[in-house]
Amino acid sequence: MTTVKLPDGSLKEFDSAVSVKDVAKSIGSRLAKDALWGEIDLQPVELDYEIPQGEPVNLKIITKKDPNALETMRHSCAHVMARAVMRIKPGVQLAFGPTIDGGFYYDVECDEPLTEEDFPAIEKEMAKIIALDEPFERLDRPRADAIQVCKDLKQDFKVEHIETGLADDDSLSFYQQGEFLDLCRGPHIPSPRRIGAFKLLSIAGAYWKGDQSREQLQRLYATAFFTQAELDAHLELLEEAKKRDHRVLGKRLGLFHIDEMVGQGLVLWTPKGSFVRQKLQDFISEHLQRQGYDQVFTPHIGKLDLYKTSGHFPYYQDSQYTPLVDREYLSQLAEEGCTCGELSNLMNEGEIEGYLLKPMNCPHHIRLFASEQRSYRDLPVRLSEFGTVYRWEQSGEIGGLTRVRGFTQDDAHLFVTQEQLGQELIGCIELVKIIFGAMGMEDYTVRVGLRDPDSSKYVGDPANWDLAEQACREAAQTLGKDFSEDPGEAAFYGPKIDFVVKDCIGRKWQLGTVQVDYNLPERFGLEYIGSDNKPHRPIMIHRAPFGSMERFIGVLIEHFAGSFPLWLAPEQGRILTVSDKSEEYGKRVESQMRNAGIRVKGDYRSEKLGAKIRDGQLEMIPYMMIVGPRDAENGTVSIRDRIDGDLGAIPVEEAIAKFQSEVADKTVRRKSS
RNA sequence: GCUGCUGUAGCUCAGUGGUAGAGCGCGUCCUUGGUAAGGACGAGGUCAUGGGUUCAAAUCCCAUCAGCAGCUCCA
Repeated sequence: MTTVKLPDGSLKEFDSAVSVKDVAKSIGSRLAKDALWGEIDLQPVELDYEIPQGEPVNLKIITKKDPNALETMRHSCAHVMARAVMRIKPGVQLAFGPTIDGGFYYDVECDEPLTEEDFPAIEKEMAKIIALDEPFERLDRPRADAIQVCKDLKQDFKVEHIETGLADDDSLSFYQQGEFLDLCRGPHIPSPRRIGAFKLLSIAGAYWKGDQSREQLQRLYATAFFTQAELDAHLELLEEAKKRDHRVLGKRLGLFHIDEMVGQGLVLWTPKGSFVRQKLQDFISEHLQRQGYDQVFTPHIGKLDLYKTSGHFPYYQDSQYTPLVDREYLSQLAEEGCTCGELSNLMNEGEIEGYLLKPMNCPHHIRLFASEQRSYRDLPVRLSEFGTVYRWEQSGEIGGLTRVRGFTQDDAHLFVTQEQLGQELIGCIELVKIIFGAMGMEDYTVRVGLRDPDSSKYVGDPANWDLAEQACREAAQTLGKDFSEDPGEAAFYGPKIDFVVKDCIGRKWQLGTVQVDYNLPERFGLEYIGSDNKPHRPIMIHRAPFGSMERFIGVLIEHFAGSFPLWLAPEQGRILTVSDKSEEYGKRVESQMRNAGIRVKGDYRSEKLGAKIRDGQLEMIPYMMIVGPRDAENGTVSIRDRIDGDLGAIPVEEAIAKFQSEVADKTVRRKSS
């Protein structure tokens, strides 16, 4: 008699010996077909495994749909990969080999570095190992033995990990497959045959335990699926995503240019890109005006004293462009016999005069606030500026529009009373909501950064912090969207709310941010006169709903896959003549539409219509207006939509009205497929 | 910043020690065609930069600059 207990708690009894597959069959033919393996008391077993008779056993039948199935298989595949690498390159040191979104990796250290040229050999070896069909066998060892096992294997990273990372574990598990033995928590698939299709993807450096001061290992990225079809689909998806990359589209659509001669991470906006950026600025400016913001302009540099007061210099000088040192001051130092080394030391200590390219806008805005005496009646003061800032980002970090060295924040600083804080935070969130809403961006996450209760690095009164944190929570709630609360993620000067989106290859980027600041008002000694006729310290809010124009537009290009909504599109429509005979009519329509405020261009080349359409489509022109003799006769344009194709002939006035209403509504249209 | 890969025509790329190629784009001409590529001819390259090895370097070596992937970082 065999008794199994299924995950839902139900018991099933069988008169004779049965296999996992038999149980699956008894539940349903579909399940029997989809079953990959079984799990008895959390231990994976093959489908033909005969279930022990007697006492009831807990059985779970694993199918593809099981959220852990793919992960388990991939992890086993990681073992196979590590084993293959060890066979090919003797003396390999293994580190960690977890699964990740879309695949898995294994960190290794080899005497001679692996390159992508080794991939075919590794994949071939993996196929051989899988064909051997040796099971993954679990071995549990007491702590001391485990360390000795790893020492015998000459796996120093594993030894260190047991001694430090797993210091609290008394017993450790290993998995053995043939000659390959690895410290591993498991679980694994019952047989390597369950590894369907796999592929090595890339290789890159990674620090041991993520610590820059430790050994740098080689990280082998790979992926695996149960079927070749799924793998192919996944790889195709990756290819598709690459085509959406804003760096590729930015070049193809001529939106921006980054020039070697100008400098790394410094964006040159082309006319088309500038247009999009300007439209976005106009859009947000309109809402700023409604919320009672005042627009200001401030210069791109400021005296070092300003940043010494704010605390940014010399503290953050590693991420700033080198200061512009006063010529006179420099020659004075030279006369005193100051060497380059000494100059550098002066800079490190902040004991130097000169100017800094502004790394943020707040100090300038603060000085504007402080330039007048303020009464509580004046508050909140909201100063906004599309302020360009410069930061010396690490060279390896820079790329495209998402991480640059010069960028323009849609910045503003609000000077508020404690009582006003909550309401003003809600106003800031409102702006973010407006932006994401207008773009049809729903796929973003919200993080509320709170202080770490165990740390003393924070400035400001803890009671006020509690109020500010609560205000942030309440503001975030107005989004009507889930948000995470992350203790320890606050800045030292105040709690914050961040908005994060993913790019086309899954990297996360912070866009908008709203931050409360108790520090800078203190450092600059800001005051306003309260109703009690006494001076009070305002609280500052830093906020940038787009984050930076560069990063936002980078993400936006990918979000729209280059197809901007009509109101943002640099070229909204293009007149295509069927033949040279219609050029005159085409130009008439062109000027008519342009006079109506529509951004159109004409394609009057002696090309075939098909070629012109293809070009317009590839340039992602929202609408093409085809004009031929028939249209000239009827005063129409034959309109072609980039999404829905041919819409037929309509009068020019009607086309204009269609454009205008779509622009007014800021309609976001996407391919429905 | 670190590790690895890459840098050839405006773009995408081929060329692996013997003096530079393709497709697209661009220009001219032909073609006058109604919804995703009509045809012909032509122009265009200090092979990223600077050194080195060699009789000879786009090709091999070193450095620098830049790009890509990942790691680390991001007030």
